[in-house]
Amino acid sequence: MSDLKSALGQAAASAFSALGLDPALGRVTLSDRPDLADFQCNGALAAARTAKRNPREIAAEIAQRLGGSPLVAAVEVAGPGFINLKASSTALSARANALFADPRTGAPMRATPRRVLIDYGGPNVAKEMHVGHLRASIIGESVKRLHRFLGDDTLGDAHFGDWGFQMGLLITACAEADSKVAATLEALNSAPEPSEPEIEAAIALFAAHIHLEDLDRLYPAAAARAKAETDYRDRARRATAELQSGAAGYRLIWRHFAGLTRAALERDFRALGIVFDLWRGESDVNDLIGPMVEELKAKGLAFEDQGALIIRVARNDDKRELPPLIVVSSEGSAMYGTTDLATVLDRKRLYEPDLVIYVVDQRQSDHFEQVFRAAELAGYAAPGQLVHVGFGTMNGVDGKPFKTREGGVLKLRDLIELGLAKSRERLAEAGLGGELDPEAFEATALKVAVAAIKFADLANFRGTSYVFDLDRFSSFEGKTGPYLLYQAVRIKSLLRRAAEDGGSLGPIAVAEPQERELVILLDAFPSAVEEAESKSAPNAIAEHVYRLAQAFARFYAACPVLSARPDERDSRLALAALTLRQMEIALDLLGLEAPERM
RNA sequence: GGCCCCGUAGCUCAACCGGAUAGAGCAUCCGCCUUCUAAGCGGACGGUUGCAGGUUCGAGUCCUGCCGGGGUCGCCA
Repeated sequence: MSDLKSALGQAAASAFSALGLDPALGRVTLSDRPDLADFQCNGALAAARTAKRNPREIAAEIAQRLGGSPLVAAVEVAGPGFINLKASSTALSARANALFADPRTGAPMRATPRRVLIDYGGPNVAKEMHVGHLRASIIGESVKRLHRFLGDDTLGDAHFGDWGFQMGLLITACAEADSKVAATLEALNSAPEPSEPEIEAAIALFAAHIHLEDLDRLYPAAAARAKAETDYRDRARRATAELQSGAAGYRLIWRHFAGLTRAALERDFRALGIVFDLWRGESDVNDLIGPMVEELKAKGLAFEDQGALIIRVARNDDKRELPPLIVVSSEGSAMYGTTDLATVLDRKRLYEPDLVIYVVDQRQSDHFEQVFRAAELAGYAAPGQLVHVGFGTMNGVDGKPFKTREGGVLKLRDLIELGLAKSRERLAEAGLGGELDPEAFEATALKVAVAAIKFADLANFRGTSYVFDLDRFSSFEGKTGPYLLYQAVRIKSLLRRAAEDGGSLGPIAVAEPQERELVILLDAFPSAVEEAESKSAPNAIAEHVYRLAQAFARFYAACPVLSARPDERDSRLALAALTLRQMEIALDLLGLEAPERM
């Protein structure tokens, strides 16, 4: 099944072909001038140059050939050679009925599915998520859903930051803060082989003494202190090294940290509709690093330079000077890039992905370029198999990364809580407090709040940085998430009433201008999906669903449904049901869900 | 300093391979609830697309230079 735009494009392509011109010129797009036409083709203008002919002349000949198509109600040449097309009502109606019959409402499906792994979110042990994590999480989630929807075999990996110096810091801080914890760690680390009861006792002690709040409190203080005091920093480094070489006590407390944090993180992620298939941690590739480094050395890729082990990744045709990837620092420790390289290897072995997409801050593009090139040199990945999808930063009004008025970071949980409070208030105003039971009320409030937060971000192109404005993230009017949900809810309400009145769905007969506009937008869904996929840009979906919601709102205002005569009513009901289905698919691609009422 | 990204309405952002009159939302102002949810709809106001050149029949989009902002440039992640 082809969308109307493509069908018109094909008709135009064969018209160009018949004139001995490149069929690619027949590309048809939505009209820039909706007052004049539904669609347009600009091919005659481009053709004029190569064919050395008057563009209007070419356009007229194309137009004449297109005029005979049953898809076209009117065709005319305008300006320097634009071909303006008005779709026939029968074509629009037929298209609407075809979309109605299609569970995917026209969306394409990949011919040859691939296995795609999406690396996103990037939460860390003991670091509570703040608004900066929002982009990575929701853009990544949307990119994942998009691939899954297209039929790819998709894996979302949180890529848990559970290893490295930060762990040593935490251990040091916890030991210092609690003498019982310190003693337990000491005893376990020095014991040649701790017994089961000893281990169980330690686990119980950690559980009783170290809570999430302790980590939140201790970690920032420890990090600050390590910067200021070399002695403290060295202690933390020693702890890190001992943990990595397997000290029993450190391993146990580290497990406790990770478990504690992960449970809290998963709660926050779930609230935002984000679910990972994998929680592979940086620790999982720890054992791969040693052999990998040996292999890299044996292959002659890694060699010593200024005391460190490096891989040169610069190329002759590089415009910029790309520094080498440092595999082992001069102090003998593995680096960020080492872990990432080992992760490439790990994923290759476990999942054999055709494509790995890293949804990570744009500022790390050089880092990923280094890692990807090193991975290619080592034979761990083919060119193009690893892709960095970067995103811009969330800035404050000063143009610097966002900070609260107190200078700290805004916790993600606080943002959600803020949105929830506003959402509850608004729902109560609408009188839903009495209609819904408390649980349904809360669930609805969460859907609305999450829609506000996520849409405010996803509506922006991922690559550009933007100014974080709290009001925008908790606004329910205009181009917002709640507006989208609201239109969906109106349709649900309409369909409920219709079911009571015995209305049935379809067939669709397009007549009114608002109906035409709605169907033309419904027809544009495949293009939006393709654009979003090719650019890994969820804002294309966001833009589409917003325009669709607007088109529905206009239709709703202009075209009575339930009070219309039966054939008209059933047509409009089907059109509304179709709109709802496409909206819900698109919302789901963004990670949003419409409630039943709001 | 080298390299990369950005500069669009008062504010926040869009703009499909270079196409017509550069679009939304917010804010401001004016209308619309005896009909399906007004979290809505219609209308008005608002622009030298940072500046200067160039390529082109045609430039927000491509090229050069300049100005302004951000990022990054070997042992943090």
